[in-house]
Amino acid sequence: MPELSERQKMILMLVLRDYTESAQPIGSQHLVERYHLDMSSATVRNEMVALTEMGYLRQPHPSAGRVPSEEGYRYFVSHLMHPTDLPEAVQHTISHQFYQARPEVEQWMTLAASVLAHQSQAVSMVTAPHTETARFKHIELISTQGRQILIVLVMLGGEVSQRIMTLTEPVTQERLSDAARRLNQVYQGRSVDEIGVLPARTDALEAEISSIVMQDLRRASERTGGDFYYDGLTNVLAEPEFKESQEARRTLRLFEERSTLQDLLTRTTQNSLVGGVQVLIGGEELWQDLRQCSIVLARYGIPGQVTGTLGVLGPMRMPYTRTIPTVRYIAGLLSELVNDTFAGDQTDVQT
Amino acid sequence: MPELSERQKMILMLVLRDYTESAQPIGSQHLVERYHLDMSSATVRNEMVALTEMGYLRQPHPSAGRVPSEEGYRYFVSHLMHPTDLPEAVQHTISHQFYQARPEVEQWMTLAASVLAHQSQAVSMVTAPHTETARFKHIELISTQGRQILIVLVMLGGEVSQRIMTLTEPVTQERLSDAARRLNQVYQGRSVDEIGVLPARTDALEAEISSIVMQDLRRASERTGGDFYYDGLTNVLAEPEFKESQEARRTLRLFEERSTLQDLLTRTTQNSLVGGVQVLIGGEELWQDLRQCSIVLARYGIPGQVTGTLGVLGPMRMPYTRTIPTVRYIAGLLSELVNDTFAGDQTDVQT
DNA sequence: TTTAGCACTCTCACCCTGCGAGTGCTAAAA
DNA sequence: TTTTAGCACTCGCAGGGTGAGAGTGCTAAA
Repeated sequence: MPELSERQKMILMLVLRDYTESAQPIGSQHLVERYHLDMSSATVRNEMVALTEMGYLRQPHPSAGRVPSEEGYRYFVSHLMHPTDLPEAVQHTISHQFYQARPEVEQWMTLAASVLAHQSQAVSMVTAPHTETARFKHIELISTQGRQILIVLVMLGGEVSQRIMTLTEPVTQERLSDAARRLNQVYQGRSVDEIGVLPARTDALEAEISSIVMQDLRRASERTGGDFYYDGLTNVLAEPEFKESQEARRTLRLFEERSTLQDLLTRTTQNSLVGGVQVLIGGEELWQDLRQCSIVLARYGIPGQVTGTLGVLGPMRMPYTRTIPTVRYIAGLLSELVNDTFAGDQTDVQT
Repeated sequence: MPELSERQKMILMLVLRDYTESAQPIGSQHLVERYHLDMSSATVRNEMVALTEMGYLRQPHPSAGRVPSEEGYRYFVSHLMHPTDLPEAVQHTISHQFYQARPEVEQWMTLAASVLAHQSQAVSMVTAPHTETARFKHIELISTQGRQILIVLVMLGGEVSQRIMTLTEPVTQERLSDAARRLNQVYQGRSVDEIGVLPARTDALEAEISSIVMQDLRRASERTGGDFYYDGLTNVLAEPEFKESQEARRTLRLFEERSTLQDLLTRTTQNSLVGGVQVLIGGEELWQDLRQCSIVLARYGIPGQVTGTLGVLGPMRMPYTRTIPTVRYIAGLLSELVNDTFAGDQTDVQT
């Protein structure tokens, strides 16, 4: 990668800054006037030519101003931006909202999505915390009607899965409670793999339920994070790059399908540390539908045990200097909450 | 309301039909040619003048063709459209999808939303079934860490609420199980009101939990329907009336806020029968944000006990002849599912 | 190496115009 | 009395031309 002179860095930063505000191509004269630069527009032009040749700037058409390229944004994020903290006032506003929310995971997720969307003026995405390898904590079997029973499975870490199941023949609630009691005893604290090596249940009912339990545990371990929350779709629709409804629909579809998005979240965060913030610019040539967008992601929770992901999707032209600290801060808050709630768990599990 | 001649009705229907297809104002000559009408365009024009004066048609500007007015749509839906069933082939496709879905309420809801959106090419909305007056079925108390406990409350009908609670002092799992057992015995099958008249719990822990239980029961009884599912936002964004992103954003915001939408669903369906389909055209002067849209709604479930709502939101110019049977059919399917799952409940509750 | 000057390019907003579609009215025909 | 043919009129819209504005690249001088 070619080295940039200090002056080139400055010009690149100014173009970035102005373009994130105005969404208009930036001209040389404009920069000189606005920032009272100590040089003429011609000099700036020459530097711009250099930056364009190096791939950090683009010209939408041969006589317009310059626009940052994807590479330009990447250079900015990784070399020019110094990490800052969110202003204290904002931190307080946010943390205050969290501490007065009802203490339910679902509430936190909704709130996180809402706050993040509002602060970043973009689409926020949050996945609920989930345990990396799900472990059995408690099962509850409830008869609803004849052959239908409700299975509530609570996992270590507090995840709950509930499902309805149709048995081959009706059973009484007593019979169910009995089965539940036995399963609770035997499966206590175990993971799918550990349950797999136990001798199979001899009782038909218990065997049937046991297979459901294993299925649910497996599913809970696999998925990126149980539920997926998002907010702020309208924010990003307001941006000028989405005034062509074609582009807007492509992005919206991502949120309707979710599979692409889930995949993206899993893949980019699976190796990342809790606390670090990742920035994906322009879909990184990988996700065609995100060519116009950038994503700022962070992982939260207790590494290796209970983690989740949160992030922001917005136009490539987003105020990274603001968005990145915001994502980092909220990730920190969620980590704290997860810690407070689940930290005790692993002590009773350690085998 | 003025009477329409048979010929006027026919012309109104033809305008409706063509406009739902083309989204273009319909001219008199166009109609005569396309449907080989046994009259001249001048005659059609005269009738159109009459229909315009009665308020069933509008002219977007003085020399364009005619467009149906809100009143026009209402007349069509209530007088001109004969109720039809969904083609058998479509019915099979749909029911097949339901019967091979996993037997979980959440799966059904997601599926219903997806099928409905796909069939109607509009936005679908589904609320999960919920009991009209929530009743206690079972409580489970699980200690996670020191003073934090997880409360899982199962209600009759299968609704589950889970929340985390911080106690004033740590307690053991045995103590919790003990409390849960007693509460299960005393509260079995009771509603909030019935619990309210029981003597208060003397034990501090039980009292604390009891108040949470009542809170949850109350909340479950109040809200329209627990979870709210939707799908197909991109469908409606594709319609020409939303190519102006302004209009599109207004509609999108409805789905982000949800409160307006919840309100709308509650208000319009609270007095309606299960099985009936309601049609709201142009927001009925009440909901400004829906001026351009129509909503087709139906209730499903077991009247007076476990019900939910589902519907479709689309441009006013929607194919009602197709949408209404679709909504009716899927509502029927969901009713069946609810019946199969929960029908047994009331028998053990009857006081 | 920087700067001033200049010719050139490209977009965009604006206006004008002609075409096509559709109407309303009137007078004649059924 | 109802229907129809004919005609003048209105309006939106697409297409083309134009001029202003912004910005560039190049060259020659500082």
